[in-house]
Amino acid sequence: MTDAKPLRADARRNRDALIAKARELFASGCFNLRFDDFAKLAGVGTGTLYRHFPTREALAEAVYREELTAMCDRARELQATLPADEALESFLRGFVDHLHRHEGLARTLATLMATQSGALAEGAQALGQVINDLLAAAVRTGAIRDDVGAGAVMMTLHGICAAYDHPTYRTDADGVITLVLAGLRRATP
Amino acid sequence: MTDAKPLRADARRNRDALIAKARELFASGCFNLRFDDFAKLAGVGTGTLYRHFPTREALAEAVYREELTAMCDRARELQATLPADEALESFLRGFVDHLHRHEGLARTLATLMATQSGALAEGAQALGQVINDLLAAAVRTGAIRDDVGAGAVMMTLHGICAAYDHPTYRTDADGVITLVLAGLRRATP
DNA sequence: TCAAAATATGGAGACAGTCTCCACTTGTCA
DNA sequence: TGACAAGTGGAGACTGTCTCCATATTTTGA
Repeated sequence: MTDAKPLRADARRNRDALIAKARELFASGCFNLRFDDFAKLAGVGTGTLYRHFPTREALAEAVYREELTAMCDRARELQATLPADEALESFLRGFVDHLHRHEGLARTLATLMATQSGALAEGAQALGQVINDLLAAAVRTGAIRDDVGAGAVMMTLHGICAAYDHPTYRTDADGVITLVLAGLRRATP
Repeated sequence: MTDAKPLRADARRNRDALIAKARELFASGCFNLRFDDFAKLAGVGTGTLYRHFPTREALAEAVYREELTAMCDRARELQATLPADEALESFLRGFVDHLHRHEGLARTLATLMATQSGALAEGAQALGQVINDLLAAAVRTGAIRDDVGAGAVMMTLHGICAAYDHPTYRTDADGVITLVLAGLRRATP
């Protein structure tokens, strides 16, 4: 899982250049560039690009790895400082908010979640883990029901990510979170 | 929208052959066939295939058009015979059940919903319409909240469709529907 | 019934991306 | 500083998509 061999200096430089250029392009909404052209733009050869990132997804994951990590950290922080149900709500609302501002992240997450092929979905798994934890904590306090798993919540988030370019994105995404939260809330008997 | 010109006899024959073969392949889980090879399999030339179906999505939509129509009819039937909230629940549960048995449909719907480019998404729009109607009826009877639109529900369904090949698909999808229904239910004040 | 007009066919080949391969360059280590 | 390991880049093979048009089939209407 963790990088076994430290990269040679020049290799590291190239890798960083690739990620930097990709981040820049993603941020400007440019996602469908020819892979070979992208290599040229980043100032490296095609072979080098492919050696570092065998697929588009691998590149996207590298670009958003940090961002995703930050998101997971935030979840853990919320969990440590708020009551379980508030932490959950706060995280989900913040998630949508963040996605709304970062189309590239939404697009990437949609792809990563769809890719069930283990290795590449590492980032998505990390996200799944923190949601799992948030839910488990809220179940423990009795704030939410225990008969619906994190998988279901992830599925709704997948739907949210996949719709990143719909015109009514924000409203609908907020609606989904509202439904999920209200649906999770334990019905007072 | 509706077919303006009646196809010539041979053209109709070819079109039908293409749809029939595609349906057969989809049913056997074969989705990523080379488009040219597919033409050969159906016994027509590449040009003919492209004339009838300019894209994979166009073909997929044609294949599932009937199935989607049947689904919409079912919704209207439920709406005519059951109380609004039961109709909604019944439709959504049935939707997941159907998807679970027809991976091809799930895959197609996921694509169609993602494609926001008008024309191709016709099938998805029809689905959106019936859900809209089901929700509106339930809102009118006061059974469900009125501050979350059909777009949000569609988003969750998109998530369900997109995850058609996850190992825990069925459980999670059922969970999503549970959340959506419970979330929609008007909280008794 | 048949010729002309309209419509449709098919598959060769142009084209656009992807990805590999390996002779060469650069970095590291003793 | 030399030798070995690690990394590079880009030409070109490869794969799938899609167009084009000479040819074939169907329809029309006289």
